[in-house]
Amino acid sequence: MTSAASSFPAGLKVTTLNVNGLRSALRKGLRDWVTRETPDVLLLQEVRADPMPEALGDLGYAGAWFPAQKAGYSGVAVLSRHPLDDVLTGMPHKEMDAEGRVVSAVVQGVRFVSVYLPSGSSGEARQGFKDRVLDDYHAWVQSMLTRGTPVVIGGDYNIAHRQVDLKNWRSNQKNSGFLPHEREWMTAHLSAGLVDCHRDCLGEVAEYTWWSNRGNAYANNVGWRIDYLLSAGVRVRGVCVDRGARLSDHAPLTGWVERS
Amino acid sequence: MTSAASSFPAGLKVTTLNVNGLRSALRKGLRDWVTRETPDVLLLQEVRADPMPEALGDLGYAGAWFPAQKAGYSGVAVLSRHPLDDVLTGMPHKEMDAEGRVVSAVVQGVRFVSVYLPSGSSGEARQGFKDRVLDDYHAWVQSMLTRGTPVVIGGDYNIAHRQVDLKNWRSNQKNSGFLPHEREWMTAHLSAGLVDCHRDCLGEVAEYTWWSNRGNAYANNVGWRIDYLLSAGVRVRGVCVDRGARLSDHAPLTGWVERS
DNA sequence: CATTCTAAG
DNA sequence: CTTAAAATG
Repeated sequence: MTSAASSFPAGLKVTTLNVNGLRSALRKGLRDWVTRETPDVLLLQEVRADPMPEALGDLGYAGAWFPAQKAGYSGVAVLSRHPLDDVLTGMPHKEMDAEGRVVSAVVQGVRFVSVYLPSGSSGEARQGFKDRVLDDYHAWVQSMLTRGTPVVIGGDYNIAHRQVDLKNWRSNQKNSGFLPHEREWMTAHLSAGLVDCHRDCLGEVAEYTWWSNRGNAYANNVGWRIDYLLSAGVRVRGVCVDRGARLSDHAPLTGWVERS
Repeated sequence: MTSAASSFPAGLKVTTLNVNGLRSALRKGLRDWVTRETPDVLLLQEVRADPMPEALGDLGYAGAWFPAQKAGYSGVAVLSRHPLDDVLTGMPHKEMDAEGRVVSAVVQGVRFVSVYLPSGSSGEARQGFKDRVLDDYHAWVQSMLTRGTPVVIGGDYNIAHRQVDLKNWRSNQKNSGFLPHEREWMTAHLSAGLVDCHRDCLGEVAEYTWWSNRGNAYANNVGWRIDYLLSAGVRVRGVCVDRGARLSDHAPLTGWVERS
């Protein structure tokens, strides 16, 4: 008896990962990881390189790449082992798109979005940019959801939603990434009809997706859950954070998208 | 029978080395090399760091450092296991000194000069600067020689003097570092009373002190002799190029300064 | 603290 | 090709 289309884990395996430099992640073993895990769809953020179709091309991945205008900065991609349709580069939004922060494509009837929301940690100007972007991004996602195509968003939101989502919530209440208005925005964002798949699968567990490079954050598991798989119109099951991968300062976040 | 003060190799052991970043050379084993070779005087070029008295301080070296104004660029030093007197930072010459290219000090009655003459290989502007500097530097050395103190100059001149001093002299006749007027300048420079100690000791041998990082220059020994020990008023013997050291793209050049 | 880019060689 | 710094996270 083979596993039926409706039974877990059948469906599309999707991974989101902030690579913090695709070349760096390749040096650290991304190809081996992909060979072993073989996600159907790979949503990458902080590619920090021009399109590199050769990076995983021989492993069967084609992709939609959206680099920033500025070399070596930001950049996102959707890679897939199945055909990509209806590629959308950008939101569109002038500033977001200059920084290569959103790209999406339809794979087997599901729109996969790779998004890298700005960090506000380098100062007031970037926090202001982040805040402005959040509203426009939310509106754009909302409008996308009204179209009826199932959506899976994978990306680095640079926001931890709840206290359980970062080790030191108390001392970070005034730091970018856990500001009250950012957390409220996240709540509102999900209210538009998006499921936080990690929370949905695992509940209120202290599991992180990013650890600072400074100090011994990783060793001490002083992390933040700022990377998300979000879904609308389709269920994502078996969500799992590969904490041991060490392909960048973020962990890959994987789930199985139920075939519709 | 012990070796008398007048017999080789008695005297001060001096090494000149373009470190191409002192921190880099330390990573590549400079401390071990110095511990093994224990030169009395160490003339460094392209230090590319602010003074680092701690680098070799515990091995007994005190130093005179002359960094460039621009961080991470150029910079020279005279380090010594014996007391340094009469330290001279700069030539003086406004542009040369802004780039930290000459420093000297007297050790046991001999003035040791560490010099890093400009490279002209990055373009017309820098070749022009190099050409202007050569004349002023030569005049400065000449005036120093008239004072009577024995002088040993160690440094990267960025000039190969004769055909034997680089692997591909024919194809480099129009390249900076082997231009006819640079070679003529070198001849005139030596005519002021300086001995090219390597030539003096070893004759017309094809031995190089620098290999480009590009291609397989080192493996194929496609090199240039552009680092010199020059002496006036004192004999330097036992000159030797440590081709195997691999502390930078230059080899250390060592000799013994006869005690006067 | 780690990445990529730049300037310089 | 390599270094160090700068910008960015």
